[in-house]
Amino acid sequence: MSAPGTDTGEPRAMRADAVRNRAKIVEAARAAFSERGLETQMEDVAKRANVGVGTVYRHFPTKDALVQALIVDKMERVAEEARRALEEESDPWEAFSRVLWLGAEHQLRDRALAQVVATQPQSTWRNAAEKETELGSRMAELLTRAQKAGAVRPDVRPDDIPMVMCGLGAVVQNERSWERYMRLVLDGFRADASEPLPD
Amino acid sequence: MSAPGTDTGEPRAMRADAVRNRAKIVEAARAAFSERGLETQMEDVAKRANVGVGTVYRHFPTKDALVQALIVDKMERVAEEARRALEEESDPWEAFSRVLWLGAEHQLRDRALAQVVATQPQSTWRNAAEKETELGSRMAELLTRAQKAGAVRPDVRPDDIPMVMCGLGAVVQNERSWERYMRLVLDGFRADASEPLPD
DNA sequence: GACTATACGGAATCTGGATTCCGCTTGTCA
DNA sequence: TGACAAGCGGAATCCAGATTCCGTATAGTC
Repeated sequence: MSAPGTDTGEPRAMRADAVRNRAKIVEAARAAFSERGLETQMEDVAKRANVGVGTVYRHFPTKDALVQALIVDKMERVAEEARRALEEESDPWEAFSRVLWLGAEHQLRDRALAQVVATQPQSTWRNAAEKETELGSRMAELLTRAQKAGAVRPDVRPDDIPMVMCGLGAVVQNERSWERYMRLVLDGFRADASEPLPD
Repeated sequence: MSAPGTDTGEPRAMRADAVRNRAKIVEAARAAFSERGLETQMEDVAKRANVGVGTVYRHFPTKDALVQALIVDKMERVAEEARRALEEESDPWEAFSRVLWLGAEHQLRDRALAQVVATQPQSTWRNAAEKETELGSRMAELLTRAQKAGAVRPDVRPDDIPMVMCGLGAVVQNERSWERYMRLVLDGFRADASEPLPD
């Protein structure tokens, strides 16, 4: 969540109070959007941060930009978890499924994240999969390993991951038993299916 | 989709033109909401129906009421399909999964339906499950039969159905490969799981 | 301590829709 | 066919929020 001036970039460094405020805003936004989701209003964020709306807007040009920043940040954390699983874990299935469970928990704790993932999984995933964050390829690797180990059916594709997470986004927001959803899907990944998946 | 006056109810029958207009509105709304989803504007509906906005509002007090009416109508059709499957089909698994596939297709063809199911599965399902429409109990019966036949794992519960349909609602709107989602989930239903589902 | 570029606060403004209102039409019924 | 209630059209109104603006405050600099 670096900001112009926070780091040692070229643009003249931000004023100390601006840096402080930006941090307060980000933190307030994180809390507000996690709890209330996208319906959170810019004024809510401002109030939580003890700042005027104008200040929020100086740091983030639009509500969407603010949300995007929060999402990117979250996805980076997930990517980090994926990286860790990739090196630490021994059992391929454990590693693969653990990251998915972690992702689910992120959605559970962050209403806005769930809404965005359920609504625009494509862009969310791409952003996280392409840039520095290698989420896409890491998950693909975890999947491949699990498949090679025979833990996941061979016709599952990397694309299926954002797909089930998208469904989860909707489930998490409405159903008490999102864990059953996860279990069901993960079991679907393992099932020695009667027929291979379509497409 | 009966309306006061359309049937032989007590309230003084609607004027002929009103009946005609209501039909045009419902049809226009069905088309518009199916295509564009909830973002459809009341004016859009009015235009499609060759009617003024005011007329739309005389028939449906709010946008939400209009949407609700369309959804209820859809759910009744699904309930009807469930009823048919319940009596016609021989193979329990076929019957059960067929209705789910049909439900998926409804969501695929009706953007608003998918949005509502993904967003408020509880109320949508309840409405359809309680009232005249016995969707809930019919699906439960189809599920039970499939379980007795050994086609579906015993720890799947009736509640899991709206849950996966909720996830599907999100998937259908964003992912090209919703069929893979369905396959995966249905396979999850059949899987002889390593562990029983939580809860 | 004075000066100025940055930041700040938050009232005022703008917008996209939903919903309302009311003068004008048109069925319906005697 | 005339009276009038039921309906109609669509401009005007409302509203919730996002976004802008500008007078004021303050960190950074000499």
